[in-house]
Amino acid sequence: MKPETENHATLCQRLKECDVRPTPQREVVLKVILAKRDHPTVDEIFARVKSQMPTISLATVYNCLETLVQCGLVRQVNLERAPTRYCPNLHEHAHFHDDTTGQVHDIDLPAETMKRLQELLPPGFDASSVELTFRGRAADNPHGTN
Amino acid sequence: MKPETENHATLCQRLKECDVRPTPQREVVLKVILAKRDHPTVDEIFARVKSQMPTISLATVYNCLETLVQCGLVRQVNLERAPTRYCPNLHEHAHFHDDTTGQVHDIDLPAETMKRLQELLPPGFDASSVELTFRGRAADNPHGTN
DNA sequence: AAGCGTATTTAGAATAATTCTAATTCTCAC
DNA sequence: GTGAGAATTAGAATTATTCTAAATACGCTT
Repeated sequence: MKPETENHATLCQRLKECDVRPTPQREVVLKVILAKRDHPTVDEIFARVKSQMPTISLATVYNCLETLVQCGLVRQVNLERAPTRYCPNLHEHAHFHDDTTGQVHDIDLPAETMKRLQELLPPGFDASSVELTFRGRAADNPHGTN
Repeated sequence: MKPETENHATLCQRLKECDVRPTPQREVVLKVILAKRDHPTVDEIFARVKSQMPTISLATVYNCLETLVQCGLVRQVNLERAPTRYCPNLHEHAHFHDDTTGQVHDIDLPAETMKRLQELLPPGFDASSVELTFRGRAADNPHGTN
């Protein structure tokens, strides 16, 4: 139960298992992400990494992160790098991003569902909004929306 | 059932109900968002608005959108304007953004829940990933995470 | 161990989305 | 109509991210 102190061998192992070269840079980036589970931004990661490897460049941190995300060792929390979109549908609903077309479809959900999701929160959490987003492929014109 | 053709009076009405001045700019921005429910980006909104009001500025579109979102007439789809964050938790889980501290907490969810959400999708939709994000306030240190 | 081809890293420039600023214009209540 | 506050404008500034081209490191072959 101490993922914070992964050592060189373990980190290398993990990277190799994903068929990526275990470069020192990738290792350090992975290490700092595993060390503190606080969902750091790239800037924060860059700062932490630099304290261990002062010569690393920001571009490399971006590169490493991309690699780590691709091979599934790390997850991106704000998937959406694309510009903000707006939506006049005020009912509770989810969104479906079609990876193929880039379109965003509304998915109407049973009013209950959203409420039930809220109830899943542990005590101490009080949510004022819920966002549910799917990503994937949609049939050409799934439900006549256009 | 024709929200596409909201007229001047209706739009004004809607704005006034929210205690915002019904300026022509706000009216046009609202109109174009209601006209075509395709989750446009700011750029797209700007283009559509300009065709009706060529002198409007991009900054105004941003201002109007902020107002409309604040008063609940329009929703933002990619809430996250903040930088992308990274997370080493590979289990199915949701995220909770604490509005007060800006921190992001992992919320472990019953493995079933995520699966059940997928089943809510209408036929023709095939999701490869689901993202569930709560926003609100959390007790100081909800479950000892730090 | 030297050489080679490829992958990776690097610094800095470029881009894209958004926010800020300060001046001007508009609106509404009086 | 006037005046105070709100909204709009153009353009600069900021922020996050991606691109580019050159340098470097790596692992494989010999």
